[in-house]
Amino acid sequence: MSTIKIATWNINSVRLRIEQVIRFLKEQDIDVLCLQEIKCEEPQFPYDPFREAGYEHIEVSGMKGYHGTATVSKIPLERLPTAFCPREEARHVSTRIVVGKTDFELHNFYIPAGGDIADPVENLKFKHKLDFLATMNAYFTQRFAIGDDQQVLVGDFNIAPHENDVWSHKQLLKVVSHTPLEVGILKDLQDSHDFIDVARALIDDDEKLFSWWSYRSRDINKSDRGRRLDHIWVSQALKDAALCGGRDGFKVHRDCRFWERPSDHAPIVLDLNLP
DNA sequence: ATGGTAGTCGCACTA
Repeated sequence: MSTIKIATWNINSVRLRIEQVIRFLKEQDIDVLCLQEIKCEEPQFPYDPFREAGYEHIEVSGMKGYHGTATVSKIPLERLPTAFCPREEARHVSTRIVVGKTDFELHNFYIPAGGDIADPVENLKFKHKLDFLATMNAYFTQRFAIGDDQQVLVGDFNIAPHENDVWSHKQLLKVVSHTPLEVGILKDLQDSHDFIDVARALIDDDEKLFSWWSYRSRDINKSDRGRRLDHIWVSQALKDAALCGGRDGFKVHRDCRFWERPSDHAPIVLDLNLP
C-alpha cells in the first residue's frame, strides 16, 4: 500500500507567496498540491522553485491578474480535458495520476465566488456560479459514463454547505457562500454522483470546521469567524482509500493562515491510501 | 447600514 498526500490551497497569488508554498510542501511532505487563485498566466508561473523542490510535474491553467489554477506533483500527471473554456477563466485543471496498479483522476476546481447578491437574475456573477456547478455535474456524468469511476475533486468551492461550516449559520443564511440555493445545488452535484465530502465523513457534524478567514476581520484568533470553503471529495470507488486512515488522515493547516502575509485560505490535506 | 483588507493592474476589478 502507498499513501499519497494530496493538498489543496487557494494561495491568492502564487508568485507573491512562493516561499510559503515551498515551505508547506516540504514541512508536510506533500505529493500533489492543487492551487487556486494563482493570479498569473502560464509563462509567469514560478516553475523553477517547484522543480527544485522535487515537484517536476506541473499543469497550469492561468490568466492575467485573476483566478487561475495549477496542479504541481512529485508523481507524473496526465492532463485531461476540461468542460470549461480554459482561456476564459482558468478555473479547472484536470489530471490523471497513476500509482502502482491503480489510477485516479484529480480535479482541481476554483468555483466562482458569485459576487454579493444571492440572486441569479440580479447578479450575473451568482448566475455564473450556479451555471458552473451545473456544468460540473454534466461533466462528471460523462466521466462516470466512460468508466472513470476513481475521482478526486478538490479546490476552493466557495460554498460552505453545513451549519458548522460557518461561524454563524443564522447570520450567514443570506450571505453568498452559505445561501440555501447554492448549498442545494452543490448538494445536488454531490448526490448525483454519490461523492463523499471527506472532511465531514471523518469529522463530526457538530464540530466547527473552517478553511478561510476574511482579511477584513481583525483578530481572527479571538473571534473565530471563518468558513469552510475548501473541499476534498472522492467518489465511492475511493471511499476506503480516503477514509481508512480515520480523522488523522485529513487536516486543515490553520497555522498557515497566521504566517507572515498569508493567503486568506489555509491549505487542507488528505492522505489517500491506495493498494 | 456600512466598511473593513488584499492582490494585480494601472487609477478598476475581483475576492
